[in-house]
Amino acid sequence: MITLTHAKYDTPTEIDCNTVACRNCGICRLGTPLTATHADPRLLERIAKNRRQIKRGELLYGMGEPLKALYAIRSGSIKTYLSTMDGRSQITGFHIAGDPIGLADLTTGTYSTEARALENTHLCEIPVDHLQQLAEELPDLRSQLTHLLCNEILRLQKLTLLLGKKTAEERLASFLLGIAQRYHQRGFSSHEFNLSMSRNDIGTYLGIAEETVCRTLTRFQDEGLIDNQRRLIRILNAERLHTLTQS
Amino acid sequence: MITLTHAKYDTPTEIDCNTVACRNCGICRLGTPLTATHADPRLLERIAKNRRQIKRGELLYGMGEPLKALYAIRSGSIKTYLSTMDGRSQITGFHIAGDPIGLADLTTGTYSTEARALENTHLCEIPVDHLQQLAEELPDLRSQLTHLLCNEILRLQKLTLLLGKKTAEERLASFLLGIAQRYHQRGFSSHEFNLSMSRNDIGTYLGIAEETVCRTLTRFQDEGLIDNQRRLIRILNAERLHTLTQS
DNA sequence: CGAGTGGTTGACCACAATCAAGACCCGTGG
DNA sequence: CCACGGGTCTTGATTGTGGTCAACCACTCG
Repeated sequence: MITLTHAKYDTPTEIDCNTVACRNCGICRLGTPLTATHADPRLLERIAKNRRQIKRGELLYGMGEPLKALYAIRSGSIKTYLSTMDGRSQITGFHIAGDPIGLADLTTGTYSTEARALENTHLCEIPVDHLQQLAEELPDLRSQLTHLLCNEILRLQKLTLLLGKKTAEERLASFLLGIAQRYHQRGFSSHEFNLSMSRNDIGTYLGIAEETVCRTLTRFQDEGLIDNQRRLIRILNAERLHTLTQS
Repeated sequence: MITLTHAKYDTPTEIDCNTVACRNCGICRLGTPLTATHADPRLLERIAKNRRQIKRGELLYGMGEPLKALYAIRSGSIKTYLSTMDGRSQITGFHIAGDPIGLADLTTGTYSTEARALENTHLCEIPVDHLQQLAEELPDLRSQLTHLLCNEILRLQKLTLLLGKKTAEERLASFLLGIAQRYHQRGFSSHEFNLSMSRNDIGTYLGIAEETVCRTLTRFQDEGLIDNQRRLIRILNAERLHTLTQS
């Protein structure tokens, strides 16, 4: 059992890879089909023996680096992002406990994004050759990998709709409900949570300026949709937020 | 051998599934590893026996429909798009000869986008159960599928950077060079081509208005970067266009 | 030849970006 | 314990890119 209560902003999560909670963990999302088929549980350990721990703000990997391992987040959170030549960047995803990172780079052998920790974060390191070897042996693991890849495509498709066609208000509403839903899936409260990312990060993800994020959140608060205590967000009217998303 | 010269705007492509040209075809991009491993060539036919033909503007499938088949484009082109509740839509991809469509929906069993023909289009229909069954048997087919899924993720990641951070000028420059590159990969000219999509479609893909597309293209022409004869585009200065993309 | 679609250009406007300043919170050290 | 400093968040004023509305043009097809 590991427990993280480092900085005030760290999301307080406890992950125990031997309990039910681990169904939410990336490792276990890979591993679930294994146990379902009564495969040797030690196969799990073959996938992800190494643990790794990085501090808030630290780089997990850089764009263009050769792909040595994939990662699954045990606790904490990671942002992945791309940049233009002159330094503007676009966050392509926020990843929390239970998410795998780097899957999409499996076949090119090079990280296509930068990955940086939003808070102190525990990871499982998954050597790519181990994973591929094991995938050859286990049909259920293969289909789980395919499923994760497909879901990532669907997520990015929705993100392009948001970035291409939605107003700042719609983007923020979508963002808040999306976060709420993901926390909910992992067994946390869906109406009250701590954001691990800054306003700047939110803007960089939603394709709007930091100031627009602030203004819109304040407006949501004025209209009684949310309670906005800096990074502590309480959703007061999910229904009306949902109509605001326009999707 | 099939030849399409229907309307003036149809891209003049000839696809023969028994020739070298077919390496560019979606079917063959799936099939290539099969022949590489000397598997029975008739397996190919098991994947995609049925042909289908749809007219310009016709719907191939709608969002939310149950996934019956995937498609690979033999000739012509298809746009896939999502929409907001109030009808704004975002094109997530233009697909030309050689591209597979619907792969990402394999594991959910429902089409996540609408797909519509930009011109008269020939397709191969790939029943999902056949494909999955065959993938179980053939490791090389599996890795090809994984590769296609990964590439789609990388493509969408770049699209989010474009939509989230780039100016209209940068978007158009990226778009033109992207098209050029894809035609080039398929053995067509990379500096002169017919667009199969309208200005409106381009805007709906790039997250800008139709009028902005026009204005920007005219400016590119005034600056000697391209020759803009409605849908016939000639790239005159790829180098400077590339610096404009900022990526 | 005329109708209709798609493309272009112009005028005006709005949403959000930018620039700027100040508030708040936190960790740190005296 | 308080004072300080830096990062983050918030709010205000101004600007600008690109959206919207509208008219016109060009090409195609019936």
